[in-house]
Amino acid sequence: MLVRINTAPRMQIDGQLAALAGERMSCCEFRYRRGAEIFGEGEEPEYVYQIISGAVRTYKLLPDGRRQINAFHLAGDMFGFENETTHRFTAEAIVETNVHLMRRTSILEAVRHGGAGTKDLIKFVTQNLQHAESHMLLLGRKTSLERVTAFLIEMDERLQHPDVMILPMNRRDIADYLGLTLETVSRALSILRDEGLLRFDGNTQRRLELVDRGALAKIDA
Amino acid sequence: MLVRINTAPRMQIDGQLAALAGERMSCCEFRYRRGAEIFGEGEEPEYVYQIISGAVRTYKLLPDGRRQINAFHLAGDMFGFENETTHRFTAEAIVETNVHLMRRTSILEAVRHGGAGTKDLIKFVTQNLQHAESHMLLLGRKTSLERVTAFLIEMDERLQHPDVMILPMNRRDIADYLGLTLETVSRALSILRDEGLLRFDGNTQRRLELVDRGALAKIDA
DNA sequence: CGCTCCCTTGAAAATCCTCAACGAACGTGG
DNA sequence: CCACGTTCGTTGAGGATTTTCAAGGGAGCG
Repeated sequence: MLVRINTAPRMQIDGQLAALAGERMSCCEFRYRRGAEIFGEGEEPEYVYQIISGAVRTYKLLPDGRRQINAFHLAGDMFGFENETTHRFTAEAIVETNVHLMRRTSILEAVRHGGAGTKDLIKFVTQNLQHAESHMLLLGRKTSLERVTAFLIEMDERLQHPDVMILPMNRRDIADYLGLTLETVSRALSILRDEGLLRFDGNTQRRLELVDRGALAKIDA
Repeated sequence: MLVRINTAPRMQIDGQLAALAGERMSCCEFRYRRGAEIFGEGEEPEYVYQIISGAVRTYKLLPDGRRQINAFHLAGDMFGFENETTHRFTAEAIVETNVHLMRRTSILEAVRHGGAGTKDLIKFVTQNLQHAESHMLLLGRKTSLERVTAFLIEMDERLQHPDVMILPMNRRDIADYLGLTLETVSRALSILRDEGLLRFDGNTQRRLELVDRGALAKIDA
């Protein structure tokens, strides 16, 4: 499942990781195929990851298979840091994904010695917490239309307002992120399309164009 | 709203705060009346709090008044730390509450100088994140009965499995924590009572006894 | 004794989910 | 390059869960 494609460190987007490790990190590049598990809930954390290209979902499962996706991670994002001895969720590549990885112990070492990356680490965990807090508001109190709209706005911002937004995840992933079923997600998108707030680009449903960002923002509440 | 009751630091339960501030903290004790706001969303964070006695809810609001409670904080708990320049949610005393407070800047100072409390701070934020992640699973994917059961189990554990659990919060608070309405919470509690998994103690509905913790744990999924 | 807040319960309504069918896109292998 | 199976997305109908609306009773407090 795990294919090493290049052992030489690439320096273009590893600023955050480098800072965390106090510039003395061991850094490799790996590729995961579409659908491949990067680490599983309960496993011992060995690496911290930064996405070079692709997309990753992290999720928790209930015993009967119900799934809640905590977050989507896109190019440039870090994920997988654990303070504890086990991973609290599972991470999978949504599409073919290339990541930088570094040993978790290097980071812990850096923190123990008061490394320069300590503040960045706190900031990283705090940002995750901040995202989780607003997602709790969405999951606990927003309607299906508001949730889907909020998702579109979040993706639009993270992809820096592209003309055409290309979603790496399917409807089921979106549903499990928003606490809905895939049918409800599909219906909400159809409503937004029928009302002229977005357009599907071409004959594929993963490429969409936000026509009226102002109206979308108003729906998001 | 804010009444200073004692300016002398109390040392019994401030271990965590003390560690964070590298033992050189300025620490006061304050009392908040039932319902009093401790800080508001968007305000500039000045203090970090630790509860001596009482209970606190932290929540976010949507423009139309829908409320999502992120967490309940009980005696011994810390809350209110912010890495950013504004509070991300509002904190209110659920009942009359006594807190220790210390200046946020002392903690940031300690971290900047590689203080001994840095690791504790990361741990603190990580624990909050961990709670938020499992709460997202609850809000996104659990039924009303599972949510109420999970709430009871969480409170039972945090109160260290008392014979009679005394809840400081009302049904609306529980509902806003679980992403439900107060009626649904009430109905779920009635079901659990009718099935003999819990008992209401006396003629008040805030005191309840978990009769069959095993059965409750099974419902929680 | 009043009032207010809190909780429960019932009935009706709304939202969302489940089940089902269908068509399109994609990927694989010939 | 095409055929075929698989995955993916949409839409409809019916059903289940939760919410909304409403009423009533009990506890606490001035």
